[in-house]
Amino acid sequence: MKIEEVLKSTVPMDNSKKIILNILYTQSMITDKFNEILKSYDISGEQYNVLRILRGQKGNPANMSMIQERMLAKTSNTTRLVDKLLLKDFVTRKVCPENRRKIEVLITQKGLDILKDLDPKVIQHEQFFSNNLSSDEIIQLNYLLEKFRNQ
Amino acid sequence: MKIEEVLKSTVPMDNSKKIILNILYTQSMITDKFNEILKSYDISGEQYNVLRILRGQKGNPANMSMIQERMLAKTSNTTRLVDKLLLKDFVTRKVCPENRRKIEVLITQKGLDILKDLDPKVIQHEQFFSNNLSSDEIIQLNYLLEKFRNQ
DNA sequence: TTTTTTTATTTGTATATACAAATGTTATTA
DNA sequence: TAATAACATTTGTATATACAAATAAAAAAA
Repeated sequence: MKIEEVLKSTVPMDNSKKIILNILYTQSMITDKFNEILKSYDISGEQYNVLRILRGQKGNPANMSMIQERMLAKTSNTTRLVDKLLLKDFVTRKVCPENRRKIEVLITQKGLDILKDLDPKVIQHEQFFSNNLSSDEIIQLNYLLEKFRNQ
Repeated sequence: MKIEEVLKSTVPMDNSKKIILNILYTQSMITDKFNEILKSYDISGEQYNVLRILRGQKGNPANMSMIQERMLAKTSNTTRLVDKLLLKDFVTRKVCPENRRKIEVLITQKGLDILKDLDPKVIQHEQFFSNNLSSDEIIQLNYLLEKFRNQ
């Protein structure tokens, strides 16, 4: 659906405005679909994100600011996010012995297991929308989004 | 910044995944910047959205489901959003005389005034990122986002 | 006309998010 | 060394969001 139909807009719209609305609406479609996948696993998108970051550490502990920095949307509350993961035994948390201000967060085997379970579904989700585009268009879309942001 | 730098990702990433992350990250940049503008007006992005929809009604009342339907992200709580606007005298609300299940929501002069104040800033915001693209690229980006979604 | 179904909105509750202030630790400087 | 500043994280609070259940009115069916 074109964005004008989505918003039931009657008046013609500036193309700059259309880009903004297209990005916002596309994001909400992507997120809704992804949350649908996560639902049966009882974790939120942000929690999944943290787990993915921790797996990426390949055994090295991550601290709070490192996790925060690697997240897409700056959540401002990594503590409570990690709290939730801790309750489900997806991560461990301990004070860093060298610098007791820092916290070392590690993913557990249970956390790795749930990610492994999710992996094929996540890949399928990532490719779902891209299937509508040719490989040239995919490259072009990435290029334009990055150029759009650069300022 | 390329999305890999944003996420400090070391491993190469599939282009489909890149699109998803690019859209999510771009949306969060757009929203952050827009919230910055709204901050001094003491309304949230969603509240602004409702006001814009009401102005688009050109004097005709809107009911709750109509507002909900026209919003980008399905908020599931138009009632409380309208509550907030009511407290600030940006809207009026009354029961529809023909069908007492329905609610008639109208924007007030005060609501119209704040929108008018915001209008130039909103336009500036909409064009801010697009300035990085040529007019052909702007058209192309809209086209690709709509094609990407279509499925 | 009573009962049932559908429609429109509101409310309850749990969780998420934003932002500022507070806490505890380490580093710097007077 | 004591005081101050910087750093890393946590906590408090207000608001936002998601989802289900509740309410209330109107329409349809028995």
